Amino acid sequence: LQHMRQLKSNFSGPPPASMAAGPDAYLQGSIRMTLEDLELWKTFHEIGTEMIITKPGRRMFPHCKLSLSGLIPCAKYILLVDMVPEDGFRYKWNKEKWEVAGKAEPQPPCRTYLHPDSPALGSHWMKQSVSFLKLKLTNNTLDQHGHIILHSMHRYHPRFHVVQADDLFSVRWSVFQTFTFPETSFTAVTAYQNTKITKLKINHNPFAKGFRDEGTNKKRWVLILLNIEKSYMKQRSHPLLCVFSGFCQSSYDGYNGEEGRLVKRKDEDAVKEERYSPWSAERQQGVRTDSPARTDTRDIYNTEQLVPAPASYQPAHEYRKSPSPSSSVGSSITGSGRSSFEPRVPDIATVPDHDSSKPGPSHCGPQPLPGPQDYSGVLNMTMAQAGKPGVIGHHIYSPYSTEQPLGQWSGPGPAQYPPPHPLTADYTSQAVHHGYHHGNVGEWSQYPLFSYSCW
DNA sequence: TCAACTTGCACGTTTGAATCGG
DNA sequence: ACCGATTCAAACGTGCAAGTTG
Repeated sequence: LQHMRQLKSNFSGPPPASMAAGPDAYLQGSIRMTLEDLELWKTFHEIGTEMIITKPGRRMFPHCKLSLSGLIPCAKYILLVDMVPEDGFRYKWNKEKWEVAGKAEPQPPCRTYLHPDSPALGSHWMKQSVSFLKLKLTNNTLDQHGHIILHSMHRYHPRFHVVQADDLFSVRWSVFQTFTFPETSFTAVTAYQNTKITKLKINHNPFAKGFRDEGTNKKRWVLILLNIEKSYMKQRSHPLLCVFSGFCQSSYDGYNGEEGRLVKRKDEDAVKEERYSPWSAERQQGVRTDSPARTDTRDIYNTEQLVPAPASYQPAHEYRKSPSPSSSVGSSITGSGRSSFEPRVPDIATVPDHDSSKPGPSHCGPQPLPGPQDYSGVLNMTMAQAGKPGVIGHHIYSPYSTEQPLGQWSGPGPAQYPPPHPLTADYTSQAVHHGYHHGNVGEWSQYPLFSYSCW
């Protein structure tokens, strides 16, 4: 509150669009972002979160839900999320563990999902948690719906961007800050590999309630009974109940009822016992695989330069000195472990179901701010009009030519991550946060907002 | 041959229109 | 005519399992 008052005192009304461009438009680093449902995320993360990707697009579960503070109540912000590869590897599920299965495939078109409420006042973002429920993941590289395109069997984590901007057109000149949460990293899959993840999803996702052990699923009952019969024929010496619960556990995660509950507990115990187990192979072997489930995962995040800019692993001060992508990238990402990727075309995801009931007019200033604007059309337009200057679209986020190696991002090699962060023990749900300015208007055309994930 | 992927299905939730009663 | 509560069906979101693909 005190912080908010301080902010308010420094701010006497809605800033003009140009103001947002100023590097000192507001107190840098004051924004706080917190991940909600942290315990749930942690539960998944400890087992090794998997997210289904499908052609038509699949929602995430758990979905990203955040709470924000430290925003200027009367200033407008845009919230964006994108997915960043964890590393340069492809994985496979082998004997209850994730293993490296080779080099990552060339990345699909980079997509950034715009929160449907964007742009909205800081007060709007802060008054309630911000949900990215409708964000969808797809493996369809030709996707026309604006879903975020990922590769199966690759690891990603979402990045959240808070941009102070009156509209999408001023994003480029705006201050924005980026946040990540270690717990939200996941492996994109077309079918669940780890049965523990499946069980967790079923138990926590309301849409999957039909697969829970409610005892109402006739189909399962039939199958369970069939299994009982089969098993009983096989092992006549076994008491029926033992056979029964055994099948429940292995085949259908039990059924409802007393036995089912026993089975469920058993599963939960198994989950606890095997925490981090999906990645244990690499740990045991001492092979660096950049697994987020590793105990030092947080260190990776805590030390990562999350500046969404050309030199994403470059110190921030270097940034301001030389914002030109061509001058900074080459030297910033080096190392023997790097892999090269094909150029990646970035793209802002459209918001097909743009919420028309977006935040209302400002309650802060005397002059009413423009009402909610539907930017989905703009985004669609820009996607179609790629090539026309002055419009957010492919050409802006991918202004790379061959002489601008910016488009080449390399996943850090196994040994490239910085040493463990000293605050590891004090790790909390607070996002790793980095802010920086797009203040250099002169170079804006070479300064893509989301170039970090484009290669 | 097999892992990865696709597709159709059953089951559940969500949502919005239609209906009803006060 | 208006408003709120209820009902209902369609749309949508799930994981599963069988089939397909490379």
